[in-house]
Amino acid sequence: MPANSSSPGTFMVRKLSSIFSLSDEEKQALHDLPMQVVPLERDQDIVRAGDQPSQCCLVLEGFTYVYKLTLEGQRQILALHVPGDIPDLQSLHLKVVDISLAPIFPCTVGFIQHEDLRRLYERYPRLTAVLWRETLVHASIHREWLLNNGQRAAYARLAHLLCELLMRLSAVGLVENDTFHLPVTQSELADATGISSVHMNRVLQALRADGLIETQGKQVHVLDLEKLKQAGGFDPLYLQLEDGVAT
Amino acid sequence: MPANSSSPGTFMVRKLSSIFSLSDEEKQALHDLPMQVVPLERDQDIVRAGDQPSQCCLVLEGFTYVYKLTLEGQRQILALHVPGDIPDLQSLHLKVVDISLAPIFPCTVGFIQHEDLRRLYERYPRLTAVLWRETLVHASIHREWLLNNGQRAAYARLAHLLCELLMRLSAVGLVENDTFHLPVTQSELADATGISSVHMNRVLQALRADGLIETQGKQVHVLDLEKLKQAGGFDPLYLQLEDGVAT
DNA sequence: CGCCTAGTTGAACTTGGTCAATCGGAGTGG
DNA sequence: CCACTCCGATTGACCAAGTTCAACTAGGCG
Repeated sequence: MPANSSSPGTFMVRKLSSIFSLSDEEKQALHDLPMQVVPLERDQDIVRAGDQPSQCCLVLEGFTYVYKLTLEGQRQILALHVPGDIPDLQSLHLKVVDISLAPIFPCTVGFIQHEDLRRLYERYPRLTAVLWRETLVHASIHREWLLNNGQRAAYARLAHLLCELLMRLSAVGLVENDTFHLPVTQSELADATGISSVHMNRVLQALRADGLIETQGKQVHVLDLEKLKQAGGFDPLYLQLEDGVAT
Repeated sequence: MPANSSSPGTFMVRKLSSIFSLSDEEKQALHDLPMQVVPLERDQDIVRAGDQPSQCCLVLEGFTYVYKLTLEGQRQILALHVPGDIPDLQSLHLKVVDISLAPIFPCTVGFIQHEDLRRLYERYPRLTAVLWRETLVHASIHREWLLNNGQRAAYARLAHLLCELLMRLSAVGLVENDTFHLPVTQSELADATGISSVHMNRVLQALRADGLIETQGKQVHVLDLEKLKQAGGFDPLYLQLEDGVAT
């Protein structure tokens, strides 16, 4: 690992290099990307639908999510992002973004200029594939969510979502003893799974009653991962993780 | 348009160049891609979940769709593809595909070797962005489907899906007088929108009764596009079409 | 202490699912 | 040409998961 392993880009490099072996030079180039580190406020969209951004957002600490609204104002959360993710990398090639991106407070992100990214992969062509791949994995997660939200009952949907978060947070080293920090509201979980917040509350209680999870404040402790996977019909293939756990 | 405008790749070139102005040389390179043209049989998957393909599939005539199954065997259709689409372009960078790809009979596709695609965009770097962009647009459609299937009632879901198909088929010149050919079963429409086939039948009848559409065999005739868009809360931004209609 | 947000609970209600039977049209073999 | 078969479309009756509305509780913070 390069010398500056505590630079803002650490999670990103860790994540990208875990699935595509990079040379030290390429890793260093990623670390050296100019980045504007910004701690975000509550209720402040990072990107708004209709924007034409000239930069991308890298999650450094905490979570972000992308969402869309129907004309009637119902919110669907389309994806959650963990440290190391670049939620709006697609804006590099799609002029107008059609989604909104918001942080889950507290959250710190790094803004990277599109032109710096383009310079990066023109100089290191293999990094094109790495970044492209990053967008493809997010598309793969979208597909799994379509299956999850379209074909599974509410209980299974939540179980599946929790399995996914456990795996993705493990991959960047943010899980200990099957426990992770998840500072989202029940209403956000509901909008991610396409159920009402009242029902989300009941489903959470059911998962607790069945001994699959335990929550303390915003900590989620998975008590029985095997049962949780089974309940959600979870198969991690779609996450395209190589080994699954960061060192 | 290059001389061989009736080559198998015509729809693809038409589609890709409509959103990213290409030089004649780049268009010609796309036309010249080696391709194995295959008319498909009924009930024959093109790609199966778990495969590690060394080629991509370009839709030439008809439709294809990707789907996933839950462990209980329920099918969710994740995307529909029209001529010019490359449904499994992601396999270029994701080793194991996690989805299955199937044709809607009758259907003809062209298989393009991954190495030929790589050679193409190494020689014409701007085409990297074009292909990357293609995968990003599909991801954008996935997001809209998540919103559609998660937040809208069945009637609106179907209206939205029909609007999308009308726009995408228009973009490749396959719509005349607001009429297009859609050789899918009601059961497939149901699995795409996450409702039961019985209910899909009723929703279709409702759309017909309300005078929004008319069907004759597998032809769909949109009678009132404005009302259909309104019913589905349809906003075409996510399709990232430049002008929307092919010449 | 009071406010505000998120979480929790109960009860009535609705959308859409399930089951089961029937219809209809296209292809097939006699 | 006709009977047979098969698959998809259609219909009706009943059922259940999840929504909606409304009230109430609990925790964090100025």
